[in-house]
Amino acid sequence: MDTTAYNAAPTRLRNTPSWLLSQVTTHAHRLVWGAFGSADARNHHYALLSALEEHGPASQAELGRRCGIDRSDVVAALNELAGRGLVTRSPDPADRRRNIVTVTPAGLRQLARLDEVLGRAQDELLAGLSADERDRLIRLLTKILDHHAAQRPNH
Amino acid sequence: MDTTAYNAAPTRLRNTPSWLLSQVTTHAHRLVWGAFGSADARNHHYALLSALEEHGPASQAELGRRCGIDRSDVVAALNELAGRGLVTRSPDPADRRRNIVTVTPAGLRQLARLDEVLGRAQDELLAGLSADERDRLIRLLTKILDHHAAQRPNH
DNA sequence: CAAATCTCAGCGGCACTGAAATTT
DNA sequence: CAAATTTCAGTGACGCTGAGATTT
Repeated sequence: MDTTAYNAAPTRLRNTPSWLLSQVTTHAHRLVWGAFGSADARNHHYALLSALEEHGPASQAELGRRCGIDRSDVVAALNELAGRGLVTRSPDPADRRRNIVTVTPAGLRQLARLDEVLGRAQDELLAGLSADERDRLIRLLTKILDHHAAQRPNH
Repeated sequence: MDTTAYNAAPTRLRNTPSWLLSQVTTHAHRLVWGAFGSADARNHHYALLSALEEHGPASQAELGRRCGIDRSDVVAALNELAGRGLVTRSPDPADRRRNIVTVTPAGLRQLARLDEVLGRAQDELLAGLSADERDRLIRLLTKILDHHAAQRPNH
C-alpha cells in the first residue's frame, strides 16, 4: 500500500500548476527557514542584504521595489537588521523624505554566511533534479516572473 | 530607465530557485485567491472537495494526508464547508474516533464552479509559457514533489 | 499501555491595507 | 495641490505546535 501523501493527492491538485507550485514552495520554505534559522535570519533579511551588496546604498522604497517586499515589511526587517548592526539608516540630505540604508561590514559577513547555508538548502530542495533540469526550472520560473512583471510594473 | 521590480531584483535572488518559486507562488496565490473569492471559497475548500469527489467519503485525518493540509486546518475548513451544506460529517460506526466526511450535491456543484474559475486563473498565471513549457514545468515540479514525498512519507 | 483521531487555542512568517506625518 | 516616503496598527491566509478528550 502506498502511504505517501503526494502520490495520493487528488488528480485535480496534481494537475494544477498553482497547487504544485505552492507545495514545492512550502518544501522550499521549510528548508530555507531551517538554513537561515541557524544564522538567526529570515528571507527578507537575505533579500535586503543582497540588494544592498549588489546595488549599494538605497532608500527603503527602492529596496522594497527591488526585492518585491512591501514597504511596511521593509521597515520591520530593517529594524531587525539595524538593531543587530548589519545595516545603518541615515537621512538623505538630498531628499529629506528618504532614509539611506547602507550595509555594514558585519552585514556583508552575515550575507556570506547566508549564501553558504542557502546554497545547501537549494541542493536539498532540488536533489531529485539533474543539473539540466534545474536550469530548465529556473528558466521557466524566470519567464513567468518576467511576464507578470511586464503586466504589472511595480506592485 | 527600467522601473520593473523583477528585472531589477538582485542577481542572488534571481539565481535562487526557492526565491523564484516563492515569487511565482505569490502571483499564483493572488490569481487563485481572486478566482476563488468570486465563488466564496479558499484553497483548502477546493482541495478537500477534490479529494472527496475523487476518492469518496473519508475521515478527516485521511483528507488531511491526501491534500497535505494540517489536521487542525482540516477542522476549520470542514466547519466552513459543512456550515454551507457542501459536505456532511457523521460519526464512523466502525471506528468511533473518526468522522466520515461526505460531499453533498451542492458541494459537487461548487466544485464544478471552482474548476472553471481555477482554470482561468492557471491560464493567466502561465500566459507567458507555451503549451510545451507548461507541460515541462508541471513535470519538473511533480518530480521535486515526488522526491520529497519519498524522503518524508506523510506530513 | 501506546497510538490514532478530532478539536481547540495560539503562534509566526509573510503579503497586504489604511492612515498619519513629512517632504517634494 | 498631488505624489512620494517612512512609519505604525492591524488583518488574513496558511503552516504548524501543543494539549485535551476519546477511542482503538
